[in-house]
Amino acid sequence: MNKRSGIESKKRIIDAALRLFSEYGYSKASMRMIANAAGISIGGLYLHFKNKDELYLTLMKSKMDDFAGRTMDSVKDIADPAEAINAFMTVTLDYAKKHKGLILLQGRELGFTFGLEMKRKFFKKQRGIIEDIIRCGIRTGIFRKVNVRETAKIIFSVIRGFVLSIVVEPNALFSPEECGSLILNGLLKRDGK
Amino acid sequence: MNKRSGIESKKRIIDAALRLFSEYGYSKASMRMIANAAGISIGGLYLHFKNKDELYLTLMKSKMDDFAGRTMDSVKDIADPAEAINAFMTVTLDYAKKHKGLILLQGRELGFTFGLEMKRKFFKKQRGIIEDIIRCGIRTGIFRKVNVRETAKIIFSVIRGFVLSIVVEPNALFSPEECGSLILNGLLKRDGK
Amino acid sequence: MNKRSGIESKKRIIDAALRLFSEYGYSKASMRMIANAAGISIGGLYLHFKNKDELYLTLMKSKMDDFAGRTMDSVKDIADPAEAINAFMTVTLDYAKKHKGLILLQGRELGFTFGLEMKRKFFKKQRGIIEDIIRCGIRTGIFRKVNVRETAKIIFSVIRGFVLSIVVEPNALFSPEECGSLILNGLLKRDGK
Amino acid sequence: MNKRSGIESKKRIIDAALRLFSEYGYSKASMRMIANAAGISIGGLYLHFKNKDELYLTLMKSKMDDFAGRTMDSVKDIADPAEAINAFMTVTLDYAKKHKGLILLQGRELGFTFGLEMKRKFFKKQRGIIEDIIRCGIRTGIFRKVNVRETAKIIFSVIRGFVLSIVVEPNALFSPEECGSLILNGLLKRDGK
DNA sequence: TATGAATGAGGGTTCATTCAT
DNA sequence: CATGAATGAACCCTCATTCAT
Repeated sequence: MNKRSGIESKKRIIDAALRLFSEYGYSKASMRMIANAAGISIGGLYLHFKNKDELYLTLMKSKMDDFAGRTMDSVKDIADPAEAINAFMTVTLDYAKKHKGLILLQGRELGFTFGLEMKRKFFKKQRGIIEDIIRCGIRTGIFRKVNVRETAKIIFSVIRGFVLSIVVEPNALFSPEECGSLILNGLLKRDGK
Repeated sequence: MNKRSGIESKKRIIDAALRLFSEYGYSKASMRMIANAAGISIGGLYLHFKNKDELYLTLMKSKMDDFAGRTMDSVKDIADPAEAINAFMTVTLDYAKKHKGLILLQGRELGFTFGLEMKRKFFKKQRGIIEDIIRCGIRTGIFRKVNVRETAKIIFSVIRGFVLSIVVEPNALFSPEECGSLILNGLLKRDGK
Repeated sequence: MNKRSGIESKKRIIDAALRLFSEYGYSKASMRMIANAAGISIGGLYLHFKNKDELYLTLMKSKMDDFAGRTMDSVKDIADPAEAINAFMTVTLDYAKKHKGLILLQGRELGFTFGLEMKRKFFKKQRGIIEDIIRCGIRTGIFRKVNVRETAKIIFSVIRGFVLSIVVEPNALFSPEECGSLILNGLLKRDGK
Repeated sequence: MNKRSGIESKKRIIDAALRLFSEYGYSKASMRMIANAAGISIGGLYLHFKNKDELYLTLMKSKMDDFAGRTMDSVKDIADPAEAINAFMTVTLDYAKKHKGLILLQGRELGFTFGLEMKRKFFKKQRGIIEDIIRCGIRTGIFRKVNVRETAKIIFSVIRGFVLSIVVEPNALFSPEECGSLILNGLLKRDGK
């Protein structure tokens, strides 16, 4: 087999693994099931990934890289910071909806020590994007003079909650717009509003 | 053995199970490990719980009941809705911090079909508390005239994100007060502020 | 409790054990099941029988003694040896039909080494009854001059086959009379018949 | 491993299983014991048989097919029906003697519901062979005009008794010839004999 | 005498991983 | 590169038996 098909094999395995991991959980999705779903032999699995952990890690890394790329792209050309925040939220939530399995898996294996560092780096990077937007918003006088780091954490956490809600309570969801509006306007009544 | 020690045994098992489930996940925490941690024999475990599923379910139910009671208590005597929202958040986050294991476990087994209904009921109930507070806030003219159900979902989701952040990124946390303030005031700059 | 109820307990246990052993087999009928069926505690079981083997042995012994007594009674007053053979067969088959469970159990645990001697003694004794009848038949000129021991073995074996058929193929049974007739008359055609 | 050794493995397992099942009974012969006796790993057992039941069933089926073939072969070329009956008995008893384990096992698991149908079919088929012989005997005027079905059942049952005797009381056996003679001639004295 | 909670060895079965082909 | 039979540790759970009450 040539290199092309090797890469395709790997992709097929990753797709199958994501599907099965998120449906059954890491432990209950067996290497045999993954191999079958990927249309490859068990031995073949081990030619591409040295063990189950590594398969999981590679899978997470590849999906997180893909996701990070999309969010980055989505905000880089937007000048208005309020709009940028909204765009970040929208792309994140859309991705979460389209890839519930990934979110589920990510939640399911929270306790994993072996992918922890990678995940934290990812979160930090995403939060960094939000920080940049907020800083810009404050500089241009559109946002209140809040603590940038703290506020970014909060917004990221809000998004995290939304994403989690997508897989936990898909029947009790709310509109991202309304969410963004709450974040931007707050709950308290203002004069003349 | 008398009844007292029987109940104590059960409690010890639940504590051990919570600890191990949340550290290793449902699958990787074996009944043997739990038995050892609880200072009981394997057979003894099965005197109290007919199988692993039931142990998990009982554990979740008991902790969720306990938690629901506390949040309920914390808000029932507070008249000011803004204060009540803050109280709800504070007690939730405090509980989450003190019982990270429970949160972790709850996240880890997202994909579980058994126990799902129980969890959804719990979420609904908690969200109901927030709805009541918002309704009160609108009635008394303190909150803007928002959609109650939607807003409750959003706030609950914000809290969910916060709670999740506690176990995912304990080093990147923010203050509940600042979070509450953002929810109440929003991010946008207002006249005279 | 007085002695009377002690004996009744023991009887209840034996009945329950026979029922469960023959339904599920020795291994799959647990001491707990037997205790429950007998309306006694597990500990109580061990007051009457020092372990599972002994319960089985006592059970078999008591049933075999009962059975041996009945066959003995049934033939002792019959003068005609052909009739006596028939009576022996009839009482044996009736007992087998009424106590299929016992037969089943007896068959199921063929391989037991621990009750073997008892069972062999029982078989020998029953065969002895048949031998006596045959000897009488030859002496009185009613039977052909066959080898007594051999013929008794054969007849006993024929009965054994019939008894086994009762539990193995209850739907493919035949009449004891026809069986007796074959034994007495043979299959080959004779002159003038 | 090549296909050859795969089949050999399976055969070794079946032999070991037969040996252990008949010595200890289905329940007490553990998969571990069978694996050891077959010189294979526990996991290996499950490559050939998906569970213990299936191992038992396959074992019974294969042995019964083998046995049925032999009896069929033994009678098909014998013209004289009396001789054919004797041949059927002889081959059956020889097989039983050589494969006591199989008979023992077959007896031991009488109560099994799984496999019951298979066994009944086997018995029916064997009985059918005897029926054919009797019919032939009557047609050619060698046998008395007996009820074919009934008589076949009886003869089969006689053989069943003999076979059982082989494993229950190997020390109290009788000659098949004498048994056949009894069946053919009967016990009662006739004129001029 | 009677109870039943407690024990722990052992049951059937699964599965990540290896390696001869 | 690819296969899949083979391994054996570890899984969940059962059960005969004991013993403090």
